Amino acid sequence: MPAPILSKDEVLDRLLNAFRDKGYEGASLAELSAATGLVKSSLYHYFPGGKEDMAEQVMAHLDRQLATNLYQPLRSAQTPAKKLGAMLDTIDAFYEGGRKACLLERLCTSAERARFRRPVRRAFTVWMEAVEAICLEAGFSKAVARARAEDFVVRVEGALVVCAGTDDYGVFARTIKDLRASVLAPSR
Amino acid sequence: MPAPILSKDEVLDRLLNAFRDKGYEGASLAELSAATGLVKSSLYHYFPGGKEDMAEQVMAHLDRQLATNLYQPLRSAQTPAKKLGAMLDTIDAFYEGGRKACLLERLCTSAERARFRRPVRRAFTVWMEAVEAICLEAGFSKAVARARAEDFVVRVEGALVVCAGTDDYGVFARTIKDLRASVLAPSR
DNA sequence: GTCTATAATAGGATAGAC
DNA sequence: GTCTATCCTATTATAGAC
Repeated sequence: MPAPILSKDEVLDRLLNAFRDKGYEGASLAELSAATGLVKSSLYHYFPGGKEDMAEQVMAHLDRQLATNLYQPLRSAQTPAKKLGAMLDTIDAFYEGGRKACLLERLCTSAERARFRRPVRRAFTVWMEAVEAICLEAGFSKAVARARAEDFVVRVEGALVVCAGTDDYGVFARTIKDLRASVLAPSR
Repeated sequence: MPAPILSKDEVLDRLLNAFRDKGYEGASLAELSAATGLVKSSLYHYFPGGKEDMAEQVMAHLDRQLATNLYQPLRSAQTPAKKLGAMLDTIDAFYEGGRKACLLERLCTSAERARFRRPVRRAFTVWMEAVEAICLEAGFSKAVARARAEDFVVRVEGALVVCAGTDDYGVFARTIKDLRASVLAPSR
């Protein structure tokens, strides 16, 4: 019984990266194997349900990461503005300034999207609720907070698509910069 | 020599639809065959270069459609506000209120994105330039017009992703409604 | 827990009849 | 221009040794 080369979390990190780079259908088992350094049958040891199982577990892994790195810091006693700034910093780093894709987008735009509908919808909802909470804390009405949170996520996802489509990563930088200034700005 | 069942344009329309629904990798030749009613080898008559050829020709087909249905009307002597409204109407109809995906997004987020980089980038650029032109006509500076055009496309693409991820097509409706009101609104 | 080997299938593509 | 038939390879998945 050889000892594991990588921890399960490390394997999940690498799979997450591969799915973000290639997309769900685009990432073949051969590529997932190369990404992890494990041959196919070793992957089936961790993921008996095959590729679908991998994507589901990667999605759950991402949820845990976001809970720790993105959402947990928001429970602090910081000002809404600081929390928003921290979230945008984390997002900018996570997407590497628009160079890395979003797993949620990869899964919900795949031909197999039906299989991932629930976890993806839940992740989007949690994200929007976190932004909404910041807006509420800043004193906006429920309706305004909800609208700004939705627009926040829409713009981040859109910027990632337009970056990929134009090879202009300035789009992401400008979007993040604008969000930094506008999300908590007074209503007009 | 049997007569063609469908015109080339009809074939391209159906392939466009299939690629929008399934994505580039997700649309197998079997599905493209079913979508057009042509068996694989008949598709190869129209598209000797196979699936890649299909996507390229579909992209060119879309360019022509957009030139006629989206961009041509903007050359009229209408007010900027009317032109913007017309563009948003066309976009809302084309994406069916967020229910149908964007071919540009499908191609630029595919694992084969490198193959489609130029036409996709060009299509995004043309789109942004059209919005920019409306903003310039409305009296905004070059910098503001450029920024608003970029944000316009970012938000449309983002809304499509978030709709797909949340099954909430209200996201698209709200985004279009907000763009209708905000794109030509005075700077704050 | 990792590997080699192999099976089974689906995907993309081609040849040639009509 | 459309079809049937076929080919080749990649992809997913499994069996079983160590």
